[in-house]
Amino acid sequence: MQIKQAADHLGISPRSLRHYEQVGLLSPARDSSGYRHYSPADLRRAARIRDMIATGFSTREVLAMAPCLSDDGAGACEGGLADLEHKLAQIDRLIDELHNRRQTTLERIAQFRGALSKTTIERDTPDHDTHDPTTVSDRLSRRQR
Amino acid sequence: MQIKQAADHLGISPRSLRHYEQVGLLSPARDSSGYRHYSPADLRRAARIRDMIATGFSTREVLAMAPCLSDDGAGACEGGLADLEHKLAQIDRLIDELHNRRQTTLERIAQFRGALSKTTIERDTPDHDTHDPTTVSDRLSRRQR
DNA sequence: CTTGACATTGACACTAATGTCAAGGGGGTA
DNA sequence: TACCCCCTTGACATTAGTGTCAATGTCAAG
Repeated sequence: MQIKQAADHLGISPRSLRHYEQVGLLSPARDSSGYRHYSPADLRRAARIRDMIATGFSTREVLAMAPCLSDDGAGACEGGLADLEHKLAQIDRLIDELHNRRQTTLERIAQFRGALSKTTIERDTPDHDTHDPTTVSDRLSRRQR
Repeated sequence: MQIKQAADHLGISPRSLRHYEQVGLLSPARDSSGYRHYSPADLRRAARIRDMIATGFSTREVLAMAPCLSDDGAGACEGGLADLEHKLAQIDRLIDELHNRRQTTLERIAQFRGALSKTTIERDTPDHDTHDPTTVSDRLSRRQR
Protein backbone atom coordinates (compact mmCIF):
# COMPACT_ATOMS: atom_id res chain seq x y z
CA MET A 1 0.00 0.00 0.00
CA GLN A 2 1.40 3.36 -1.01
CA ILE A 3 1.64 6.38 1.16
CA LYS A 4 -1.49 8.21 0.15
CA GLN A 5 -3.66 5.21 0.58
CA ALA A 6 -2.07 4.49 3.92
CA ALA A 7 -2.54 8.08 4.99
CA ASP A 8 -6.20 8.07 4.04
CA HIS A 9 -6.59 4.80 5.79
CA LEU A 10 -5.08 6.24 8.95
CA GLY A 11 -6.81 9.54 8.72
CA ILE A 12 -3.61 11.55 8.66
CA SER A 13 -1.56 13.20 5.93
CA PRO A 14 1.18 11.64 3.85
CA ARG A 15 3.34 14.41 5.20
CA SER A 16 2.88 13.14 8.73
CA LEU A 17 3.75 9.61 7.73
CA ARG A 18 6.95 10.86 6.16
CA HIS A 19 7.63 12.86 9.26
CA TYR A 20 7.24 9.83 11.51
CA GLU A 21 9.61 8.01 9.28
CA GLN A 22 12.07 10.86 9.33
CA VAL A 23 12.31 10.82 13.08
CA GLY A 24 12.82 7.09 13.05
CA LEU A 25 9.45 5.85 14.11
CA LEU A 26 8.60 4.02 10.94
CA SER A 27 10.51 2.22 8.22
CA PRO A 28 8.18 1.22 5.46
CA ALA A 29 9.67 -0.81 2.64
CA ARG A 30 10.50 0.83 -0.68
CA ASP A 31 9.69 -0.58 -4.06
CA SER A 32 12.01 -0.45 -7.03
CA SER A 33 10.94 3.11 -7.74
CA GLY A 34 11.65 4.27 -4.25
CA TYR A 35 8.00 4.48 -3.36
CA ARG A 36 7.16 3.67 0.22
CA HIS A 37 5.13 0.57 0.69
CA TYR A 38 3.18 0.12 3.91
CA SER A 39 2.54 -3.39 5.09
CA PRO A 40 -0.37 -4.20 7.39
CA ALA A 41 2.12 -4.33 10.22
CA ASP A 42 3.39 -0.90 9.25
CA LEU A 43 -0.14 0.37 9.29
CA ARG A 44 -0.81 -0.96 12.74
CA ARG A 45 2.38 0.55 14.02
CA ALA A 46 1.55 3.83 12.36
CA ALA A 47 -1.88 3.77 13.94
CA ARG A 48 -0.31 3.43 17.36
CA ILE A 49 2.08 6.24 16.65
CA ARG A 50 -0.77 8.38 15.41
CA ASP A 51 -2.65 7.77 18.61
CA MET A 52 0.37 8.43 20.77
CA ILE A 53 0.97 11.72 19.04
CA ALA A 54 -2.69 12.64 19.19
CA THR A 55 -2.71 11.87 22.86
CA GLY A 56 -0.02 14.34 23.61
CA PHE A 57 3.20 12.41 23.36
CA SER A 58 6.05 13.82 21.35
CA THR A 59 7.80 11.80 18.71
CA ARG A 60 10.74 11.71 21.06
CA GLU A 61 8.72 10.06 23.74
CA VAL A 62 7.20 7.66 21.30
CA LEU A 63 10.62 6.88 19.96
CA ALA A 64 11.79 6.03 23.44
CA MET A 65 9.29 3.24 23.58
CA ALA A 66 9.56 2.31 19.96
CA PRO A 67 10.48 -1.32 20.53
CA CYS A 68 7.15 -1.90 22.12
CA LEU A 69 5.20 -0.37 19.31
CA SER A 70 5.77 -3.00 16.73
CA ASP A 71 3.59 -6.03 16.48
CA ASP A 72 5.43 -8.18 18.93
CA GLY A 73 7.56 -9.51 16.15
CA ALA A 74 10.62 -11.33 17.23
CA GLY A 75 12.93 -8.50 16.41
CA ALA A 76 11.00 -5.83 18.15
CA CYS A 77 11.19 -6.11 21.89
CA GLU A 78 13.92 -8.66 21.84
CA GLY A 79 17.07 -8.53 23.71
CA GLY A 80 18.09 -9.99 27.00
CA LEU A 81 15.80 -10.81 29.80
CA ALA A 82 16.80 -7.59 31.41
CA ASP A 83 15.76 -5.72 28.33
CA LEU A 84 12.43 -7.42 28.32
CA GLU A 85 11.81 -6.59 31.90
CA HIS A 86 12.87 -3.08 31.35
CA LYS A 87 10.45 -3.01 28.50
CA LEU A 88 7.71 -4.33 30.71
CA ALA A 89 8.37 -1.58 33.18
CA GLN A 90 8.15 0.92 30.38
CA ILE A 91 4.85 -0.46 29.24
CA ASP A 92 3.51 -0.42 32.75
CA ARG A 93 4.50 3.17 33.20
CA LEU A 94 2.89 4.05 29.93
CA ILE A 95 -0.29 2.26 30.84
CA ASP A 96 -0.25 4.09 34.12
CA GLU A 97 0.06 7.39 32.42
CA LEU A 98 -2.68 6.54 30.01
CA HIS A 99 -4.96 5.45 32.79
CA ASN A 100 -4.45 8.81 34.37
CA ARG A 101 -5.34 10.52 31.17
CA ARG A 102 -8.28 8.25 30.62
CA GLN A 103 -9.57 8.90 34.09
CA THR A 104 -9.18 12.60 33.63
CA THR A 105 -11.01 12.46 30.36
CA LEU A 106 -13.80 10.41 31.87
CA GLU A 107 -14.21 12.88 34.67
CA ARG A 108 -14.30 15.67 32.22
CA ILE A 109 -17.00 13.92 30.24
CA ALA A 110 -19.00 13.30 33.35
CA GLN A 111 -18.71 16.94 34.22
CA PHE A 112 -19.90 17.89 30.78
CA ARG A 113 -22.87 15.64 31.04
CA GLY A 114 -23.70 16.98 34.46
CA ALA A 115 -23.54 20.48 33.15
CA LEU A 116 -25.71 19.63 30.21
CA SER A 117 -28.43 18.20 32.34
CA LYS A 118 -28.63 21.59 33.89
CA THR A 119 -28.17 20.44 37.44
CA THR A 120 -27.89 23.70 39.24
CA ILE A 121 -25.52 22.09 41.60
CA GLU A 122 -23.18 24.66 42.92
CA ARG A 123 -20.24 22.63 43.93
CA ASP A 124 -17.91 25.23 45.29
CA THR A 125 -15.42 22.80 46.57
CA PRO A 126 -15.36 19.66 44.53
CA ASP A 127 -11.81 20.66 44.15
CA HIS A 128 -10.19 17.37 43.79
CA ASP A 129 -7.77 19.63 42.08
CA THR A 130 -7.29 22.37 44.53
CA HIS A 131 -4.69 20.81 46.65
CA ASP A 132 -2.54 17.99 45.39
CA PRO A 133 -0.71 19.63 42.60
CA THR A 134 0.43 16.42 41.08
CA THR A 135 -3.02 15.02 41.01
CA VAL A 136 -4.17 13.67 37.79
CA SER A 137 -1.68 15.67 35.97
CA ASP A 138 1.16 13.72 34.70
CA ARG A 139 4.66 14.74 34.84
CA LEU A 140 5.02 13.52 31.36
CA SER A 141 4.31 16.68 29.60
CA ARG A 142 8.00 16.93 29.82
CA ARG A 143 9.21 17.47 26.40
CA GLN A 144 11.39 20.13 25.08
CA ARG A 145 14.79 21.39 25.40
CA MET B 1 -1.89 33.14 45.40
CA GLN B 2 0.60 34.67 43.02
CA ILE B 3 1.68 33.25 39.74
CA LYS B 4 4.83 31.45 40.76
CA GLN B 5 3.18 29.72 43.62
CA ALA B 6 0.27 28.75 41.41
CA ALA B 7 2.64 27.49 38.75
CA ASP B 8 4.56 25.37 41.22
CA HIS B 9 1.31 24.09 42.57
CA LEU B 10 0.20 23.05 39.13
CA GLY B 11 3.52 21.71 38.04
CA ILE B 12 3.82 24.05 35.09
CA SER B 13 5.67 27.29 34.44
CA PRO B 14 4.45 30.79 35.12
CA ARG B 15 4.97 31.35 31.43
CA SER B 16 2.38 28.73 30.60
CA LEU B 17 -0.11 30.27 32.97
CA ARG B 18 0.35 33.62 31.31
CA HIS B 19 -0.01 31.96 27.98
CA TYR B 20 -3.29 30.34 28.93
CA GLU B 21 -4.47 33.69 30.06
CA GLN B 22 -3.29 35.34 26.89
CA VAL B 23 -5.35 33.04 24.75
CA GLY B 24 -8.34 33.69 26.91
CA LEU B 25 -8.54 30.55 28.94
CA LEU B 26 -7.98 32.15 32.30
CA SER B 27 -8.72 35.46 33.92
CA PRO B 28 -7.13 35.58 37.31
CA ALA B 29 -7.78 38.68 39.35
CA ARG B 30 -5.15 41.37 39.64
CA ASP B 31 -4.21 43.16 42.78
CA SER B 32 -3.52 46.87 43.02
CA SER B 33 -0.02 46.35 41.66
CA GLY B 34 -1.15 44.40 38.67
CA TYR B 35 -0.02 41.08 40.07
CA ARG B 36 -2.15 38.11 39.11
CA HIS B 37 -3.95 36.48 41.95
CA TYR B 38 -5.16 32.91 41.52
CA SER B 39 -8.18 31.86 43.49
CA PRO B 40 -8.85 28.21 44.29
CA ALA B 41 -11.38 28.22 41.48
CA ASP B 42 -8.76 29.63 39.13
CA LEU B 43 -6.44 26.86 40.17
CA ARG B 44 -9.01 24.20 39.50
CA ARG B 45 -9.74 25.64 36.13
CA ALA B 46 -6.06 25.92 35.37
CA ALA B 47 -5.56 22.31 36.37
CA ARG B 48 -8.20 21.24 33.91
CA ILE B 49 -6.63 23.31 31.19
CA ARG B 50 -3.26 21.87 31.99
CA ASP B 51 -4.61 18.36 31.68
CA MET B 52 -6.39 19.08 28.46
CA ILE B 53 -3.25 20.49 26.96
CA ALA B 54 -1.20 17.57 28.21
CA THR B 55 -3.68 15.21 26.63
CA GLY B 56 -3.22 16.68 23.24
CA PHE B 57 -5.81 19.38 22.92
CA SER B 58 -4.86 22.76 21.58
CA THR B 59 -5.72 25.91 23.45
CA ARG B 60 -8.20 26.63 20.69
CA GLU B 61 -9.99 23.40 21.31
CA VAL B 62 -9.96 23.97 25.01
CA LEU B 63 -11.23 27.46 24.46
CA ALA B 64 -14.10 26.06 22.44
CA MET B 65 -15.25 24.18 25.49
CA ALA B 66 -14.41 26.91 27.92
CA PRO B 67 -17.89 27.05 29.41
CA CYS B 68 -17.37 23.57 30.71
CA LEU B 69 -14.11 24.34 32.41
CA SER B 70 -15.40 26.47 35.18
CA ASP B 71 -16.60 24.90 38.35
CA ASP B 72 -20.18 25.42 37.43
CA GLY B 73 -19.99 24.29 33.87
CA ALA B 74 -23.25 25.15 32.25
CA GLY B 75 -24.37 25.68 28.73
CA ALA B 76 -22.62 24.97 25.48
CA CYS B 77 -20.65 21.84 26.09
CA GLU B 78 -21.95 19.70 23.28
CA GLY B 79 -19.08 19.99 20.89
CA GLY B 80 -16.64 19.48 23.67
CA LEU B 81 -18.34 16.30 24.66
CA ALA B 82 -17.85 14.82 21.23
CA ASP B 83 -14.22 15.85 21.24
CA LEU B 84 -13.68 14.29 24.59
CA GLU B 85 -15.29 11.05 23.59
CA HIS B 86 -13.10 10.94 20.56
CA LYS B 87 -10.09 11.50 22.74
CA LEU B 88 -11.27 8.80 25.07
CA ALA B 89 -11.49 6.39 22.18
CA GLN B 90 -7.93 7.20 21.23
CA ILE B 91 -6.74 6.64 24.74
CA ASP B 92 -8.65 3.40 24.97
CA ARG B 93 -7.12 2.14 21.79
CA LEU B 94 -3.70 2.87 23.19
CA ILE B 95 -4.40 1.24 26.49
CA ASP B 96 -5.73 -1.74 24.65
CA GLU B 97 -2.67 -1.98 22.56
CA LEU B 98 -0.46 -1.62 25.54
CA HIS B 99 -2.23 -4.34 27.42
CA ASN B 100 -1.66 -6.64 24.50
CA ARG B 101 1.91 -5.61 24.39
CA ARG B 102 2.33 -6.13 28.07
CA GLN B 103 0.86 -9.59 27.86
CA THR B 104 3.09 -10.47 24.98
CA THR B 105 6.13 -9.24 26.79
CA LEU B 106 5.24 -11.19 29.87
CA GLU B 107 4.87 -14.33 27.81
CA ARG B 108 8.11 -13.70 26.10
CA ILE B 109 9.83 -13.32 29.42
CA ALA B 110 8.35 -16.57 30.61
CA GLN B 111 9.41 -18.24 27.44
CA PHE B 112 12.86 -16.86 27.78
CA ARG B 113 13.16 -18.14 31.29
CA GLY B 114 11.92 -21.54 30.25
CA ALA B 115 14.40 -21.65 27.47
CA LEU B 116 17.23 -20.70 29.73
CA SER B 117 16.44 -23.54 32.04
CA LYS B 118 16.41 -25.96 29.17
CA THR B 119 19.19 -24.78 26.95
CA THR B 120 17.13 -24.42 23.86
CA ILE B 121 15.44 -21.32 22.75
CA GLU B 122 12.67 -22.11 20.43
CA ARG B 123 11.89 -19.04 18.50
CA ASP B 124 8.83 -19.73 16.50
CA THR B 125 6.75 -16.62 16.65
CA PRO B 126 5.25 -16.65 13.21
CA ASP B 127 4.04 -13.21 12.50
CA HIS B 128 0.48 -14.18 12.29
CA ASP B 129 -0.38 -10.60 12.30
CA THR B 130 -0.19 -9.67 8.73
CA HIS B 131 -3.83 -9.77 8.12
CA ASP B 132 -5.91 -6.95 9.38
CA PRO B 133 -4.65 -3.81 7.75
CA THR B 134 -7.60 -2.15 9.27
CA THR B 135 -6.38 0.95 10.86
CA VAL B 136 -7.49 1.73 14.20
CA SER B 137 -9.93 -1.02 14.54
CA ASP B 138 -7.49 -3.78 15.00
CA ARG B 139 -7.46 -3.46 18.68
CA LEU B 140 -9.09 -6.32 20.39
CA SER B 141 -8.70 -9.91 19.51
CA ARG B 142 -5.58 -11.03 17.86
CA ARG B 143 -2.62 -12.32 19.65
CA GLN B 144 -2.65 -13.57 23.12
CA ARG B 145 -2.65 -17.20 22.88
C1' DC C 1 17.98 52.33 52.24
C1' DT C 2 19.61 48.32 50.06
C1' DT C 3 19.06 43.80 48.70
C1' DG C 4 16.71 40.00 46.86
C1' DA C 5 12.91 37.51 45.34
C1' DC C 6 9.11 37.71 42.50
C1' DA C 7 5.90 40.36 39.55
C1' DT C 8 4.82 42.85 34.90
C1' DT C 9 4.93 43.32 29.75
C1' DG C 10 7.07 42.59 25.47
C1' DA C 11 10.21 40.80 22.26
C1' DC C 12 12.75 37.17 20.41
C1' DA C 13 14.11 32.04 19.99
C1' DC C 14 13.39 27.36 19.55
C1' DT C 15 11.08 22.96 18.74
C1' DA C 16 7.57 20.02 17.07
C1' DA C 17 4.11 18.92 13.95
C1' DT C 18 2.28 19.88 9.76
C1' DG C 19 1.25 22.38 5.44
C1' DT C 20 2.78 23.61 1.00
C1' DC C 21 5.40 24.37 -3.01
C1' DA C 22 8.94 23.12 -6.36
C1' DA C 23 11.07 20.03 -9.68
C1' DG C 24 11.19 15.70 -11.39
C1' DG C 25 10.26 10.36 -11.80
C1' DG C 26 6.82 6.40 -12.31
C1' DG C 27 3.22 4.14 -14.47
C1' DG C 28 -1.41 3.23 -15.95
C1' DT C 29 -4.74 4.46 -19.72
C1' DA C 30 -6.80 6.74 -23.75
C1' DT D 1 2.68 9.54 -26.95
C1' DA D 2 0.07 12.47 -24.04
C1' DC D 3 -2.19 12.91 -19.81
C1' DC D 4 -3.00 12.55 -15.12
C1' DC D 5 -2.22 11.20 -10.67
C1' DC D 6 0.72 9.69 -7.24
C1' DC D 7 5.46 9.31 -5.68
C1' DT D 8 10.18 11.43 -4.14
C1' DT D 9 13.18 14.79 -1.79
C1' DG D 10 14.08 19.28 -0.13
C1' DA D 11 13.15 23.85 1.22
C1' DC D 12 10.37 27.08 3.32
C1' DA D 13 6.09 28.66 6.08
C1' DT D 14 3.10 28.38 9.87
C1' DT D 15 1.12 27.50 14.34
C1' DA D 16 1.44 26.22 19.11
C1' DG D 17 3.57 25.83 23.31
C1' DT D 18 7.12 27.18 25.98
C1' DG D 19 11.78 29.14 27.20
C1' DT D 20 14.28 33.20 28.06
C1' DC D 21 15.93 37.77 28.30
C1' DA D 22 15.34 42.71 29.10
C1' DA D 23 13.77 46.62 31.54
C1' DT D 24 11.24 47.80 35.32
C1' DG D 25 7.88 47.79 39.44
C1' DT D 26 6.62 45.86 44.28
C1' DC D 27 7.51 44.59 48.70
C1' DA D 28 9.38 42.35 52.70
C1' DA D 29 13.54 41.60 55.40
C1' DG D 30 17.99 43.01 57.09
